[in-house]
Amino acid sequence: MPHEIHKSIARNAVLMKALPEQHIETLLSRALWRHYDRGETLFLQDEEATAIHIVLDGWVKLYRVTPNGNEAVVSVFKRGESFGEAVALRNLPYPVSAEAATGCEVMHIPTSALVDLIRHDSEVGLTILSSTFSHLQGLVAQLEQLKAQTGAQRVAEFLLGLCDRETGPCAVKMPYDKVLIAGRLGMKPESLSRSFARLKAAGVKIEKDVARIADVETLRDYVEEEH
Amino acid sequence: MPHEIHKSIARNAVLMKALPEQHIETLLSRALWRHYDRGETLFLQDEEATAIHIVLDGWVKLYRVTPNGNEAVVSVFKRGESFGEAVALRNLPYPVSAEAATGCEVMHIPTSALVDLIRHDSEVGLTILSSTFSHLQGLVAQLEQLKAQTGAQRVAEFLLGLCDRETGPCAVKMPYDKVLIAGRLGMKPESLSRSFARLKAAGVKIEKDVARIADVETLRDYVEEEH
DNA sequence: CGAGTATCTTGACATTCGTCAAGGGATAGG
DNA sequence: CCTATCCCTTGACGAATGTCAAGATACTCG
Repeated sequence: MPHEIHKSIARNAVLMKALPEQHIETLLSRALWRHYDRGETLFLQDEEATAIHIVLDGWVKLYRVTPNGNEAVVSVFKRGESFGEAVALRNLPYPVSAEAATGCEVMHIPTSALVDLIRHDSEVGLTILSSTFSHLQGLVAQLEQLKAQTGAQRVAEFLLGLCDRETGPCAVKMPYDKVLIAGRLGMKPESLSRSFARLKAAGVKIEKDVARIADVETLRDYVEEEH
Repeated sequence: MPHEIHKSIARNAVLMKALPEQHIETLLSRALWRHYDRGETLFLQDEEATAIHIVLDGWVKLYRVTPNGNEAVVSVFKRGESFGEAVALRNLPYPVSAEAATGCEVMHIPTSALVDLIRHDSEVGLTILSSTFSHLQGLVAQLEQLKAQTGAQRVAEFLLGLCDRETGPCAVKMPYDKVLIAGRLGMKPESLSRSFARLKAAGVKIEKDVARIADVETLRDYVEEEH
């Protein structure tokens, strides 16, 4: 198992990047690694948090089951992203459930390891605060998107977020499950399908789980357009 | 000016409640008080944060101006609630703008006062983390509401949140500006009007800026119902 | 290779919400 | 007391989305 690769991914996560080498080693030495198959549950809503989580590979989705039985995807975490910091630290129950959206590798850092560290270095607390704050801003952005943009525009922005190029053509790989993407974007799978159909006009072609973008800038213009 | 009342409100804010008396005094001694008229701006998006804010009276709205020029109300803070903790602490620019939704009294605690305190007591950092986390959960709840409930249901939940009783009839006073409420609930004033009209069937009567709820439990059932 | 299942797409229809426009009621100022 | 203005309400219409249903495509297991 390529633990070294995973370690270097973990080192670059927001949670760790700002910490001194010595602290990183401490955390890594107390961390747990685990593979999750697609669909497997990491934790359930209202469970008590005992660790924070860093995604090393694959996608993890955070969701809530609404009283009506619908599933609302709150966010999706990809390689190098961490979640659960604030809850773990306060020994609170998780406000959401977490599930592997694809097969994935996840590192777990026990709460106790963090608490010990914070007692020695207040900078760690600030780092956690910072990552919590990023999540908060991400949610604000989502809220805004949901209110102010059409479905097709949200899809376009989602694709642009997966792009690794600034201009010209680009092909992005999506997670296998389109229900997941639809949920993340606040719509039903049918609407996602229709949005993709509309994006053809903006130069987007869907082939299985790969989206081919003819020109990134054209698509960006589409997002900015009104209606 | 009844500073004593305001002080006791500030003491009970999430930010302070958990702190030892001595620290509270320190913060209060360095705090600024100010009155804002309705419509006045507290700060603008992208401004650098130099203080955190506690609402002592009235309502403050946090909003973003979207690229299209629309205003999206992110959240509304009422008496006893605080905001801006995480930004102030990290010396980041505000991600949202803040404006007095009604005439209001606000206390400002300079960042430096907080930073000094955190250096002496790591518990302060945890407290701030906790309040940041509450905001985060509030946003998750909003996101969920927006995706899974109809306009009328969102309005009903908003009214229930203003209720001080658990059962029976209840009258709640709303802010004067219905545009604000509509924004907070992610809809246009016209839709808010229609939602109110629908809620008549659930025993809600609107009289100017007071909503009379015939039976709180009936309204709560309405929220739980599908469609 | 073939059948069965799951997932994605497409269509028709009902509902909801935004937009535009007109009307009604309250308040302030003359 | 009257009038002008502002805000809220109501109606009509169109666009977007959810729902239901059917068909298409891909994947799995025998």
